[in-house]
Amino acid sequence: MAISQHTSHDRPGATRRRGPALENALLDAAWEELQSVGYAKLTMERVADRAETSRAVIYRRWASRHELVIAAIRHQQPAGARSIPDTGSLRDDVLAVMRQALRRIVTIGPGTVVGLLNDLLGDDSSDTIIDQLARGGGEIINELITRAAARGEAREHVPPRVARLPLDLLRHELILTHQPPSIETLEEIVDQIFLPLVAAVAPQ
Amino acid sequence: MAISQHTSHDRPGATRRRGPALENALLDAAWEELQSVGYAKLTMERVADRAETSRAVIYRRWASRHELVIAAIRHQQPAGARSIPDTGSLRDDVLAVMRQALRRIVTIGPGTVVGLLNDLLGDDSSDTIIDQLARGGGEIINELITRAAARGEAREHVPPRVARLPLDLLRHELILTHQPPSIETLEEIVDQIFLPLVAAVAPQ
DNA sequence: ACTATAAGAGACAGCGCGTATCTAAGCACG
DNA sequence: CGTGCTTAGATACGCGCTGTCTCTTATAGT
Repeated sequence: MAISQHTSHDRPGATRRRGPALENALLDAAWEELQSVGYAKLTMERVADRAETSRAVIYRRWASRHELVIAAIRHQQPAGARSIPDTGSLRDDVLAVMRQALRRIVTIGPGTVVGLLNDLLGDDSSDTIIDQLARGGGEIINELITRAAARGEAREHVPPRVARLPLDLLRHELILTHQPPSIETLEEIVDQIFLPLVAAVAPQ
Repeated sequence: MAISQHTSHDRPGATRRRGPALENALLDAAWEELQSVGYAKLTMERVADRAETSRAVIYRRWASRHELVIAAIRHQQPAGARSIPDTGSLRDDVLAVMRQALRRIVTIGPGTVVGLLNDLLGDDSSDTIIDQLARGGGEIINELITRAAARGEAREHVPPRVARLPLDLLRHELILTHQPPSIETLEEIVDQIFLPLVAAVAPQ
């Protein structure tokens, strides 16, 4: 009498999804899991359930948890859209970049970022997203500095380590607290640390 | 005919260890596991095997993996011995503190430090060791700065964020690379970033 | 309409956790 | 010296998660 084999996952008026449609559903489900329970507690099972399918379907596409998660992040936040601010003031430019990075991290979720960094830097492959989260943005700051230098607002030559400083410190704050730093913290970093280091040397 | 129940763990001339002796053996075993496979791959099973006992014995003493690991670290590196260097030069003092912190981290193992930070900052309790690894040392740097200020080598008032900078950056380097930074890196941090920020202001 | 593809259910083995139960060894105390 | 309390050590259990595999059957392409 052949009772239908699939019961639990049956969506009400279910037609079976395929290809891109299914893939999107999975990536969305993964993203929602990230938002609701975070990277550490995200499991394939939960993602599959949320997408109303089964784990096998996920494994056909991504080999592991972090690959899925990275794909989900990429899916939700397409790569581009890295605007370089130009306010005419180095301080405001740098703050804008930091706020942008911060916003990005907050939407992904600090715990997720830290978890991914911890998982991926540990053993294996370098991934674009990880590189971006871990090191990205230095070039943008460099661009801001050269423009500021042209205005006489900053020194000509700034060591790369100094250029990386704002985002490095932002990241450090984030990793240690698992909380997004406040705007005031960003301003402290810029005013107490970054600007003094790149300021044009006063004529002695 | 009652064959002896315990076989696999039987050490050759085995008397059964108890209390402190057993505890030490467990902590040593945990420490050795940390050294050989690292925090991420350390399991209770492996530790128990290495100590030639069973997991139950571990759980009677520590509730979880990270408690065991923290106890093992504490056991291997007793708390004290935080010497404050005094070389007469702020640069050398700060470098000495950084080298000391670095050495500590290297013996524990960068991966272990990062893993613990990730596990513990995630959810719950603050632990002394974690606090030390995560934030410790700021006061020492402050002490160095006041002495340097007395020599006219540094400004009087340095924001806490600046004082924290050397160890924050050391930590950041470590977390992102899972490798101990080179001495050159430490020097860059001090020469390009820290010293310029605390240097006595040139008379304008 | 036929066929290749892949969705979805589910079972499986593996590993690690944390708990519980049992036997017997070592200690302390009489 | 014997007795009894504590606890080491073996082992089994249930749980949750991973990643693989099998089998049926819906769907898309021709």
